[in-house]
Amino acid sequence: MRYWLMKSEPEVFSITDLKNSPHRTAPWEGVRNYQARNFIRDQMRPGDRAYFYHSSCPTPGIAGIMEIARDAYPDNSAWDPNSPYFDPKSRPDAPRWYMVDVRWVLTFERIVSLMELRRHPQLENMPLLRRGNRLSVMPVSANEWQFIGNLAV
DNA sequence: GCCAACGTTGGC
DNA sequence: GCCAACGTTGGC
Repeated sequence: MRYWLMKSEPEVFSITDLKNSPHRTAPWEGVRNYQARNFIRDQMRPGDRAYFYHSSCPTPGIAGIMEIARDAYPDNSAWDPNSPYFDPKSRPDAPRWYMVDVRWVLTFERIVSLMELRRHPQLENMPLLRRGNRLSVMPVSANEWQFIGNLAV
């Protein structure tokens, strides 16, 4: 089983939105970056766990845990001209972008903030904390996963 | 294949 | 709202 971190702007889609979704499950649509897509398409498997990260908000940080609920499949929002994620270069017969379904597992009692994550040298190799990082889907090592989980308690 | 211009991300 | 950093685009 692999571990991940996935970013979303809570004003667009928050961990509460996920918890309130049918079956507490929703498609993670809108990833439009090749490196992130490759992680999703090539490495994510049902049963993997992911930290749900809230970005572009008053307290950026990790809000809780979700589970990958389905193998990657084409992100059909790319084919919808009315979607903010529309991409005419992706076509049903040649999909460019992929997504997984994610299932809510738990919401932390408090946000484990970006500022707090930065204080721990054990986490300094996380892509999230590197200068100028923009990756919205990234792997988390087992050690990092466990360390962050302990912070959240 | 280079690289300048442009658009986006995302913390602050 | 600002802006640093980075990815993408497209002319050449």
